[in-house]
Parts: sequence; structure tokens; C-alpha cells
Amino acid sequence: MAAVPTPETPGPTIYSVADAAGVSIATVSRVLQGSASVSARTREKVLAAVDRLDYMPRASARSLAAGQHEALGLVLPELHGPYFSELLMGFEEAAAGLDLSVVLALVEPDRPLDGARFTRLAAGVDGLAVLGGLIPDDVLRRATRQKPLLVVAGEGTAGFEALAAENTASAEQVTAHVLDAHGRTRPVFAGDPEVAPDVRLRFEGFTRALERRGLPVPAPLGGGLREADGVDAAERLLATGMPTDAVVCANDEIALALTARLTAAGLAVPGDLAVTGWDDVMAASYVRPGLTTVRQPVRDLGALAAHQLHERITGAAPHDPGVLETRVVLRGSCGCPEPAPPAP
Amino acid sequence: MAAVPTPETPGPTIYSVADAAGVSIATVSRVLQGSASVSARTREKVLAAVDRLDYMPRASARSLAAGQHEALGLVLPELHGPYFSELLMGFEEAAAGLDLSVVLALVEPDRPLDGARFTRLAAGVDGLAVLGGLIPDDVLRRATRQKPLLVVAGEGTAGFEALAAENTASAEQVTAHVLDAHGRTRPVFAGDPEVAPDVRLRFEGFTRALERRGLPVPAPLGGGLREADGVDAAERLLATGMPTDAVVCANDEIALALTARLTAAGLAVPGDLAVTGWDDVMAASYVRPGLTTVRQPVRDLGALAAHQLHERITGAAPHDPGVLETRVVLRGSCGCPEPAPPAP
DNA sequence: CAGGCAGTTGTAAGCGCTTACAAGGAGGTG
DNA sequence: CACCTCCTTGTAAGCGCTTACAACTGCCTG
Repeated sequence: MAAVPTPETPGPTIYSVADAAGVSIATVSRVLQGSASVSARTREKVLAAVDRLDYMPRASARSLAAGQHEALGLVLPELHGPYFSELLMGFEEAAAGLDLSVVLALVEPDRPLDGARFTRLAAGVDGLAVLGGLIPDDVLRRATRQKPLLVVAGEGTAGFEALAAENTASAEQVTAHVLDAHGRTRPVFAGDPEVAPDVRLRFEGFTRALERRGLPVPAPLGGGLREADGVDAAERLLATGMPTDAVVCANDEIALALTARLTAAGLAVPGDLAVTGWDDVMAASYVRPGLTTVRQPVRDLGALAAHQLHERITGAAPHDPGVLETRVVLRGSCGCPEPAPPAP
Repeated sequence: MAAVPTPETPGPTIYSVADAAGVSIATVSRVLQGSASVSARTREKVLAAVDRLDYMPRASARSLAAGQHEALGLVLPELHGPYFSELLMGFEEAAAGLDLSVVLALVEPDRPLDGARFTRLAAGVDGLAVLGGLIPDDVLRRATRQKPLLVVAGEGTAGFEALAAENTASAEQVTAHVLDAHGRTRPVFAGDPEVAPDVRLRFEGFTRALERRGLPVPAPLGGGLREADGVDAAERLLATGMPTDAVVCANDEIALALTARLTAAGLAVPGDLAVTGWDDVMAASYVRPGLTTVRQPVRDLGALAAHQLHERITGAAPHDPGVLETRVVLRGSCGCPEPAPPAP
């Protein structure tokens, strides 16, 4: 028995199998494709040979001959929080359902998707889904000329095919809730609209709620989407003497960290400030007060991305972009009564 | 300008580029490999043609000719909690550093990695990393004959190459802490040792701590690793009249949900019961009391997996397996004084 | 100035698979 | 019984790339 196949000791090919089964390679291929008509007896002989030899076709040879990779690429940022994991799971599940592999590339702050890596990714897949705001537009535009490309959680504007969950209306809704149901009048937005398209759209909703009520719109607090950014935002707030009574945060991580920091500084949530988040992460339902937030169908987003990409690749009529619906989840942090027990 | 290339409209090949640049395809290949000696003038001509045509080599053709996929496969379960994300990030970063792509396959309860999917995965990569306990041993053994394979966070026993973070000693340590520092005497273990190798090893550490002190070892509470399982465990505990004063949980999700459920039932943590978790997820530091837990270098684990796999593939002498160290993080849930502010 | 060498480029043979087409055999029909 | 069909199988031509080898150029040596 030979050792594990390596580049130097390639292992059996379709020729070995054909020999072993006493048929031609075309027949082996047919059996393996389950495609054309092959007699039962022949099929068995071939399958027996496959089994005996531990044969496994090289995907590269298949792809080359068939002219398709049968793989989708997915580009995401650091996988912090449940958001990206969910997206990824939805995408992977849908892709698997379509018999497609998923090639994943992560973009981290110190590790942008440079030309080489992007090319290597794109060269091995039939289509590409990229998280909105991750890659500069010109790079995207270039990529678009190579492969079908879909921007996920981005804006439909820039001329790319895009797909996203609703943002603006939900943000307006949650802001309006804080204003109308809890009588707040000087809310601020924690997050940087420049950092990602969703954040910009959420800030727009926030803005709209204020404008409709004739309230002034303060500048957003800025910062990224991580816990540390929430702490920073809280400290900036403290430093400015807290000219606010509500903080609408761009996501739950910010909201949780900010709440913790403000509470440590002696402020009460929701007493002194109402706080809201976005995403409904696990911790949102465990902290006290529970975090009021917006839940989005992230997994569906991922799945839809895979399906739309597949349709683009196979040339089927593309879905209309569609914006997925979200849902506001009210808990104690905005001033609402705490819902039932924290357990799921 | 042609539309986006699709299987029907393939786009430029190395031949187009060679024509456009007035050289042979061998020369184009050389330029693209950055390899052999090519005159500066020729190189420029080729690069100009590449640029003009938006040429992108097919990975499948490269792989076929070169006999390598330049890709690693990774098999993980559902990406809940930060654990798997971290692992994935570490793996992907290391792989990218080695100029390798990452093909991801997720195994979910209703979606096992059947033969077809596994074959499709293995057929397109040079090596495979699989989370311990996910795939039946016989399937693994079969896979081992095809490709280099590494079991991550599993046990080194079964004859597979394996890699993991320390479990038993840390579990013994955290259990001992609850017993010795907080005077508990009747702890139980929440989790099912059968569900994953790490859990089994943690339960072993738990067991050892009790045995060394001459205490009886109660049967583990059983159940999976999700929040819902923690709730279940809590309810089982309540139903049996709570013959315990400490719960050592297999992970933080269980610990958090169980704590919430017990608290809702009127019990005090750590007053009535000490609770500990595993992983140090984000919520662990936000809840009150903070959750005492064990932090493991998950990202490093992922990175190490990619590196070891690569060494196996390239035939370099394999690292020795190595077990990564973990660290107990003490917070309020075991009875310790709460550390500084909750913010990171 | 012949011979040799290094540097550069082209030629061509695969890599392992899919698939159009041809070929052969078995069975049915008039 | 000749002929036509359908079913099954084989033949062979790629798919787009890498790479060993050959070939050519110009230059340096003796």
C-alpha cells in the first residue's frame, strides 16, 4: 500500500481505473458523472476498481476540461461577532446545496486583499461575493470584468450587483422609538458612516428620524465596529460632558462596550441614557439591562448571495436585488420593560 | 469590450496574451511565474498585453500542469461563538501567508459531510484539516489515504496526526480552584464527554480534581454546546433538587445560559452555585457576575494547523504535535472578586 | 577567426479529465 | 433475412497551463 499521495507520488488517475476495470477512460468518466448510459455490469466493474484503488479525481483536471471551477469565492473581513459567521454559514450551506465549493478570503486591517491574493482567489472560482465596503471600488470594477461579482451588505449604487438587509428604515424606527416612546431628545449616533455602507445607511435612518421631528442632528461619534471602539466612543462622550440622553449604536459590540464603560463611570442605562445596538448578538440578551437592537436575517443574506451568484454564473435571469427585512428587538436598554427570562 | 466572462464566453487565455505580445506562451508563462530569465523588454511587452486583455490565468489549468492545487481544505461545524471563527481566521491567515487558498466546508447537524461533498472538497485541495470529533474515524481513515490530513482540537490517539489546545490540566485547575479557593464540595460537569474530544478531556480534568481530593464524581449533565443545552442542563439540575454547589461547564455558552436560567429560578451565582465556562467569549466579560473561564489560543491553533499541513504536503519534517497552552481567567461567577471594569 | 558559453526564446510534450463522434452489437421490423 | 435503431463502448481531440529541451543570438576566449 503506497503512502499518502503527495505531489511526488500522485496516486491513481482515471487511466489506472480504466485499466483496472478493463474499460476505456471515457467509460470511467461516464460512470463517475452518473451521466450517459452505461450498462449495470460495467458500472459495477468501474466502481469496484475505483474503490479498490481509492481513486479520487483531480478537481483541476475536471475543471479544466469542463471549463468551470464549481466554486464560489467569498471575501469577508475579520470574523468578529456572529454577523459574519452567520453570513458565511448561509453562504456555505447554499453553495453546498448547489454542489459548489466555497473558497474563503479574509481581509484584515494589516492584511488587505492585494492584487496577488485577489487574483489567486478569483482565478479559482466561478464567481465572487464580497462584503460591501471592504474593497475599493476600482478594484471591484476590475474584478467585475473577470468574473460575476456580487456585493453583499453594500449599496446598490456603485453600479455593482448588490444585496443587503434593510438598514435605513429600521434605524429610523429604532431611533423614533427612543424619541417617542421614551421621550429622549438629544440622541447621538455611535459609529462612523464612512466605515461601511450599512453604517452609513443606519446613520441616514437615524438622521431622518431626527429631522422629521425638527431635532438637530449631531455629528456621529465615529469609530469602528469593535468593542474597543465602543469604549472609545463612551470616553469621548464623557469627555464632552455628555450632551446626550440616548446613544444609537452602529452595532451591538459598540453598544455593549459603551454601556459597560458608561456604567463604570457611574451613569445609568437606561436611566441617564438609552442605548440601542444592531445585530442582536448573544450577549445582547444576557446583559442587564438587555440590549435593544435590530435583528437582521443574516444567514438568509448569505444564502441568497450564493444563489444569486450561481444564477449569474449559469446565466439564469438574475433575481431582482431584493432587500431583506429586519426586526427591532426591544429590551431594557432603551427604557422598555425587560422581556421574559433571558434564556432563549 | 466583451461582457463578463462566463463558461460560454471564456475570456482571454495564455495564447491570446502570447499573440498580443508577439511571443510564445512559454514566455508568457515565464513572465507570470516571475521565474526564469526573461529580458526586460519582453517582460514589459507581456505585462502590457496581460493588462490590456485583462488576462487572468485559470487556476485549474495551472494546478493540472503543476500537479498541485495550492489550496487547503478546512472542515468545521457550525460557526457558533467565537471559537470557530478564531480558528478559521488563524488558519486562513496562515494559509494566505503560504500563498494557499482555503476551501471551507461546514458540517451542520442536518447536513453531514457525505461522501460526495467530502470527495469534492478533498479533490480540490492538497491537504485537509478537520475539527476533532466531527467526522467518523473510518471516513477519516479513508481520507488519510488520499490526502495529508490533520485533526484539530481532537485527540492524538486514533492514529491521525492531531493538534490541540491543552484541556485536561486546565479543567483540573479550574475545578480545583472552585473546590479549594471557594470551598465547594459537590460540583457537577455540564456537557457531554461524548460530544467532542475536547469535552471528554475537560471532563477528565474535572474528574481528576475530584478524585485527588477523594470526592465522588457525579455523572456529567450531558447535552450539547449551545445556549439551549445550557438551559436544559439548568432545568435538569432544578428538577433533581440541585445536589450541587458548583457547575463546571464545557463552554461559555452553556455556562451563560445555565446561569441565566438558574438566576431566573431564584438561585444566586456565585452564592448558591459557582459557575465556570470555557473559551472566554465576549459575553463572559459583560455579564454580572463575570464568567470565570478558560481562554485558549484558538487563533494560534488554526495557524499552526495550516503550517503543519503545509509541511506535511511539501514533505518537510513535520513539527512535533505540540499542545497549546491555555489560561484560566477568574471572574465573579466562581466567587472571586470581580476584576477591574468590564471594558476590554 | 573558430569554438564555446551564457542568456533568451520557442517547440512540444504532457498534466487528468470531458465529450463529440464513430463504431460495434443486439434486437426489432418488413 | 436484409436493414434500421438503439444501446453501449471506445477513440481522440481538446481544455489552458508548466517545463524540459532545443535552438538561436551575440559575445568572449584562445
